[in-house]
Amino acid sequence: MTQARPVTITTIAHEAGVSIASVSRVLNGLATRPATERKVREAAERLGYVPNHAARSLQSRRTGQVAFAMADISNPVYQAMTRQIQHTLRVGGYRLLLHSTDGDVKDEQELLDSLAQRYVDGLIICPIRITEEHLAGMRATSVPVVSVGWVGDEPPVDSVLTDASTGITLAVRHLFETGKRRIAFLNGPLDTVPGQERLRGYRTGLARVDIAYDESLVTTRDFYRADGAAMASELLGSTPDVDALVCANDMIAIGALDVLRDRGARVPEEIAVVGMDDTDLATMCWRPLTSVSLGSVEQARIAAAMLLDRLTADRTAPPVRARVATVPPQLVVRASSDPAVGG
Amino acid sequence: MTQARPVTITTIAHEAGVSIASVSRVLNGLATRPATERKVREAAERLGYVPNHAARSLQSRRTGQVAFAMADISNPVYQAMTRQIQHTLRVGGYRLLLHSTDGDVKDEQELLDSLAQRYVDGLIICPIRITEEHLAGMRATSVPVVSVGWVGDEPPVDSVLTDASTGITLAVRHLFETGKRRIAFLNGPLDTVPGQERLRGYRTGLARVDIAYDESLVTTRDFYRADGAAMASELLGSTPDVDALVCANDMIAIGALDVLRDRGARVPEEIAVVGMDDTDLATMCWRPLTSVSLGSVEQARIAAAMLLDRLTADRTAPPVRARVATVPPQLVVRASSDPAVGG
DNA sequence: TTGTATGCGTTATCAT
DNA sequence: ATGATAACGCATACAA
Repeated sequence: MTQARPVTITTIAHEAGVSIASVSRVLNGLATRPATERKVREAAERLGYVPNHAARSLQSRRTGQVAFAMADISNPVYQAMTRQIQHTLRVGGYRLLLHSTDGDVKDEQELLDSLAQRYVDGLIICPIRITEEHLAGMRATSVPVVSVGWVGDEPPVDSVLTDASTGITLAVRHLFETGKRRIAFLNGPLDTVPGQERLRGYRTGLARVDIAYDESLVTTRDFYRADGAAMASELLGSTPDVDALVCANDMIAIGALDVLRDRGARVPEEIAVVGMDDTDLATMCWRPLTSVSLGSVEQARIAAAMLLDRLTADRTAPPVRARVATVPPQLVVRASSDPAVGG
Repeated sequence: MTQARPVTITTIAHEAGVSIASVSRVLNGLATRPATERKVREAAERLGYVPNHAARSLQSRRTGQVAFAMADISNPVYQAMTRQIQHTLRVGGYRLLLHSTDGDVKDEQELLDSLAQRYVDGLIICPIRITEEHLAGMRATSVPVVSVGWVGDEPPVDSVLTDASTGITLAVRHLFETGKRRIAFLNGPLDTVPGQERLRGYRTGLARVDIAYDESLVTTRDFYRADGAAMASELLGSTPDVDALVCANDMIAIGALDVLRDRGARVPEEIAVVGMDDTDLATMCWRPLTSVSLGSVEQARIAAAMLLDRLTADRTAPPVRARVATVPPQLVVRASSDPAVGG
């Protein structure tokens, strides 16, 4: 195992008896005399030539890589999105770089800054908290950025949104129609984008069915399963007459179901549960979970496509303003809210 | 938004009135006169300098990136591993590149080959199918590779293993002790590494408790939930006296539980279910799932650490032979196999 | 069509 | 301590 010198186009040129320019041309499919092409290809094959990625990007100013940043890979929503993004990117010949920020603002900020190093050609980000620096950073990025989720009413970058308000409204109306009146809301942190959006959605939903907003029915913690359990316990203790739990995501809902199962509560007769994101979890858990689909996978698909579009866009063409795409929410009814539904 | 010329060390050198060599030295923390250092830092700050990643790797032959390749991100095992790997790598200052191969041999092969482009400094791979070319490719890689899972008795690369046989033996013994005698096995494809390993484990386990191997109790499909459901239906139809299902992973187990729930089977009294991998799913599903933990997260941690070690190893030091680490399996008993256990 | 020469942005090796 | 200069591997404008 001697430390062999890497094979470069110079090696090939030498071997084939041509110039490095010719080698480069052949390898890039430019016009060349058949004889030359043959010689080069043969030498390249024989030597097992592989282009050097760094050298190529230095010259071409492209890396063939795209980063996806989100709060936490262990959340099934992001997993599904990651999967979809990787799939779409692969078609465009891009590799995927994962970046899990743990919802840390500073980390996201650093990420945006580091983009200037150009180790990726573009970024898809699910912002969890938005600060002014954040927005400034997005406006000033050196590479195209696509945001999945709200980043201001005048988005500085392409973004793909969903209408959480409408989504939760669907859920609330559904619960109302099945006779529920004391509909609680288990939310994530209010200083996060999803947290705010979803609270607004909950209020809108209540208003639509003429139920007054009752502060004692709203509780806030983080987006994890344990938080869902804690919030559910708290609510059941403080407000025993709740008859429905709307949860800001499926993880929270699973946590709530944990508690309900422990207590032997009858779901949905006594208390109904609705999750959000409609992840795979919804069909696996104790009671199949009714969930508000925010079309995350579709959002991911669109985001990746938007980015690919930016990446392949003609650099000389006039710049295109930030675009916004929207994915409609959808309510998927299962047993946790409707006894008539099977699995 | 004019297409500004990027700020390079040349720009800084010019601005600070020093040579590019001095700039580079300051930026890399080498000895410099305080006055020079100050001038350079000031200029760099003012101009918003950011080093160019491609140029840096071209020169340094390092990318600061590591790839993780596995069959499918939507499998919770790989999610947990991904999370752990990213975590460990971050400490070493490396970024994570994800590569989901869908279990395709050709794709994995291409990946190994493409490593020669040096777009990453190393690779962690969970091989699903092993071919001769595969092994050859691993032996000949241009960058360090760590395998999570078996890659031959004379592993060509560092690898971290677990003892699936012992793991499944634990499960079988446990089932035997709770009175089960007709213990079926729901496996993944036999031409995969995990599929083979786990079948062997099942047979070993049976032998340990003196139960004869019965072919009609073994079924094989793929590793997904739908396959688990299909296999469970099949078994219940063909061999109604089964009283336990050992599943080759948690996804299969979930699928099996789907069927049992639909049929109103009493789990575990009538029929017990044991999964494998002990993923988060095990605590979420219909009946909390007893599962054989193969220590995947720990495996991932070790793999990442091993790789970091290779990456930071002294290149001039004598080469170290392939190392093998082993993580012990563990049985986590839950309600799906033991009525005495709560959640 | 082909070869020569230059640049991409860094780091590293020399002198000075 | 600092500056000129040569790599690193590839692509390309230009000359031949």
